[in-house]
Amino acid sequence: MSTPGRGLHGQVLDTLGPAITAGEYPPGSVLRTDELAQQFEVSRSVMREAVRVLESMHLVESRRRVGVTVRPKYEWNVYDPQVIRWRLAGADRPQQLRSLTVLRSAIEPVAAGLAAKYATAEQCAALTECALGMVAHSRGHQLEGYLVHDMAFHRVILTASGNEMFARLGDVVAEVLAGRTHHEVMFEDPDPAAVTLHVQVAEAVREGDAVRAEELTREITVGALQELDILAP
Amino acid sequence: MSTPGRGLHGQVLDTLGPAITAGEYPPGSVLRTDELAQQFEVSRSVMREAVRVLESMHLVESRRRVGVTVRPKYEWNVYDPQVIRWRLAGADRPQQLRSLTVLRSAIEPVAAGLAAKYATAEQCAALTECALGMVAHSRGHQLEGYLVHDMAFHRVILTASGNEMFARLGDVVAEVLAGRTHHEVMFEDPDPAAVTLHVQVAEAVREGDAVRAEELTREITVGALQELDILAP
DNA sequence: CGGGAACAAAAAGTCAGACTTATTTGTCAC
DNA sequence: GTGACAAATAAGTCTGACTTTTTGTTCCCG
Repeated sequence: MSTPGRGLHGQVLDTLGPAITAGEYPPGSVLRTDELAQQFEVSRSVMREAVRVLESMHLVESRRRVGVTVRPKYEWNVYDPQVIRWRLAGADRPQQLRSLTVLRSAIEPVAAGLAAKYATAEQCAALTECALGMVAHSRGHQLEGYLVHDMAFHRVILTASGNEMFARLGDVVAEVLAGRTHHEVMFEDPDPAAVTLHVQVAEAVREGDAVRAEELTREITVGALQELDILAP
Repeated sequence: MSTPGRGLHGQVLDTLGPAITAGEYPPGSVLRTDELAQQFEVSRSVMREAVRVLESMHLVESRRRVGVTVRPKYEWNVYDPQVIRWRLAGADRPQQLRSLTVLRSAIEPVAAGLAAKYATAEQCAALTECALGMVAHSRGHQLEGYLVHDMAFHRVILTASGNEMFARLGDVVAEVLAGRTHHEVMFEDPDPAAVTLHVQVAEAVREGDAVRAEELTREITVGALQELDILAP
């Protein structure tokens, strides 16, 4: 996935990024560029480029005479796909999964409502196809096939909303869905009710019924929240 | 604002970043590192660091033998605060403002609902104080004072939601609000109805009424959408 | 005429070393 | 104690030489 080994500095980031996001270096920790360069056995120029990237993610701050200090978590660029991947791959995974699912519950219903208004004929067709694919793979342990169509479904919704910010969450949602299938406890077969909801959302979007599309999608996301025991008591 | 002049590479980014996000270099354009270094009169190492940052924002892609190619907009990390600032400062401002306002309309109501459940006593107090400050500055051309309390209000709501992803949107929302006051056509005094809504949201949060807090905040964001003529016909 | 292998060129990538500059810390005199 | 001055430190910058990957071309053979 993503882009492994795009240069030495990228390989350094593959180690240093996860280490930082996992809290291995607590906030306020001070790193020295030269020392890191020695540890990773790369030249200072390569390490400097890596530090610049971490700096642009607000994971660290580089200051003269003091070094590279790790920033507190609340300053991180938590929407950076790379940061999200690092956190999902490490000890922070549960919290990351929860906050992303809450984010989904806010975004996706609104996106579905907008999709009902602005989706093109092609997008409606793609959506229906995805929903049918989900139905076709909803029984008999075809989890992988189901997942592919589920990811595609949500990606189309987010794209069809016409909002660039929503569209860019397609990868994130896909990663959450994939995580649920691969890492978390996944029931034998998907919940039939959820499958039906997806089909109905596709219908609502096709018919341009924004209110219904939003409401149905909200039911889907509520289901996702319940899976993680994030309830509304 | 932000951090101007954090090194030579930062100064380069201050020019190159806005130029790219403004579409000055169309997608697919190819830049050469050495050429850029000459243009900006910096060493290759500095320019390489700048390119690395742009690459981490998915604004460009650097490949051997071909150069640094500008990526299409739909691949940009549009949640990167730096990218948002660049776009807000350039020709993309209107579209950026619209997409951010739609994003707000999805996020803030949910955040307010969560805030009603999880806000601490201190946060409730801060919220009330902000709302009162808005009331106090709502008449007689005290736009700056009003803005300060408005920004603080929304920041507290997002933080009090307890969701790290929501909290990180505080800066973005603040920038949208500030932009509305400073750049866009701002009415003489704020809409009294909007002021009242903020006071009521503070009440609802204080009383732990999640449904009411969410609904009232939705009214606020609908107002923001209407200001930009983003309607629901 | 077509396809593939060898070759050449181009641009990013890497490294090493010398030098500069800002910032902190410590010291000393007042 | 306070202020200024000096030393130490780590990031920042520049330069030049070298390596590696990718692309495009050329040329030979089927």
